[in-house]
Amino acid sequence: MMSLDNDINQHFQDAIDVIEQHSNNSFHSEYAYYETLVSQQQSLQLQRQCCLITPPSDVPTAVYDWSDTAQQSWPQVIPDVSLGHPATTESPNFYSILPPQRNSKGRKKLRLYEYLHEALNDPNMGDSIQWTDSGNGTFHFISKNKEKLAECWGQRKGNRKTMTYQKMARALRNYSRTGEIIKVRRKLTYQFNPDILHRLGSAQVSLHLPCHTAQEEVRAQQQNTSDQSYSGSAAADWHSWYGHYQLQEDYDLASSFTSHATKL
DNA sequence: ATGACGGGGAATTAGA
DNA sequence: GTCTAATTCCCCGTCA
Repeated sequence: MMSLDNDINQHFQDAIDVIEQHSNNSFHSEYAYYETLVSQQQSLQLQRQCCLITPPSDVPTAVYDWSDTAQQSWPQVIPDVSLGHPATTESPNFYSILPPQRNSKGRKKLRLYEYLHEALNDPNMGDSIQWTDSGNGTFHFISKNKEKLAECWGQRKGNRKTMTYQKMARALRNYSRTGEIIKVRRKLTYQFNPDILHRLGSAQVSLHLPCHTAQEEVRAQQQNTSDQSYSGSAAADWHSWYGHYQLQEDYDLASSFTSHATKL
C-alpha cells in the first residue's frame, strides 16, 4: 500500500511539473484539481482497462499515466457538467482530468453522454465514434466498432453483463426524452443538446481536436439541412432545432432547455 | 427474405 | 424507502 501511494504521489508530482512547464496557459483551478486528486488518492486502484481516455497529444504520456487513473472511480476524471466549470471550456488540454462534479452526498455517476463526449475527443476511439460536426454536436458511431465502444462503456460502468450497442442505443433513446441527446435521421448518428455540448466544452475541444475530414464537413452541412439539425448559437436556435419533434411535451421540454440556457 | 438499425414498453438494478 | 439513470429483455417497424 505504501508503494502504491508512493507511485501515485510520483504521478502527481510529475503532472504538476508538466503543468508548471505549460504555465504559459492560464489553466483554471489546476491547483484545486490536484488538491482534489490528492484528497482522493486513497481510492485509486491501479489496474488497466481496455478503453481509456488517452492524454491530449501535446501532453507527454509518460508524465501522467491515464491508464492508472482510469480505474479510480471514473467520475473523478470526468468534466464537471452541471457546474459549467471554466476549465472545461478554456483548457481543453485538461478537459479529461477535471475535478469531479459532486453533490452533497459524494461522487456523481458517470453519465453515458459524458462518456461519449470523452470518447469523441479521444483520438484512440476514433475508430468507434467520431464527430460528424463537432460544431453542432452531431456525432456518429462507426458501424464496424460500435460494439467495441459499447463494451468499453459497459466495462467502465462495471456492468454485470456485456454492454452491446443495442442496449447503449436504448439508453441514448432515453436521452431524447430529456433532450440531452437526440437521434438524427441518419444512420448511427446522434446529436448533443447544444446546452449540454456547451457545458461539456466541446466548442473548445473541436478547435483543437478536429476529428472530421473536410469531406465529412460538407456532408454534415448537407445533413444539417435535410435533418433540420441544430446549427448556430446554442440557446437561440434550440426551438427551431427541436422543431421536428411533433409531440407537444417534447417541445415543452425544449422550451425548458431554452429558458434554462438563457439563465446561464 | 435477411440483417442492420431504430424505436419503445416494461421490469430490474444500482447509486445517491 | 425514494428517485433517477441506466441496464436488460423483448418485440416490432423500417430500410437497403
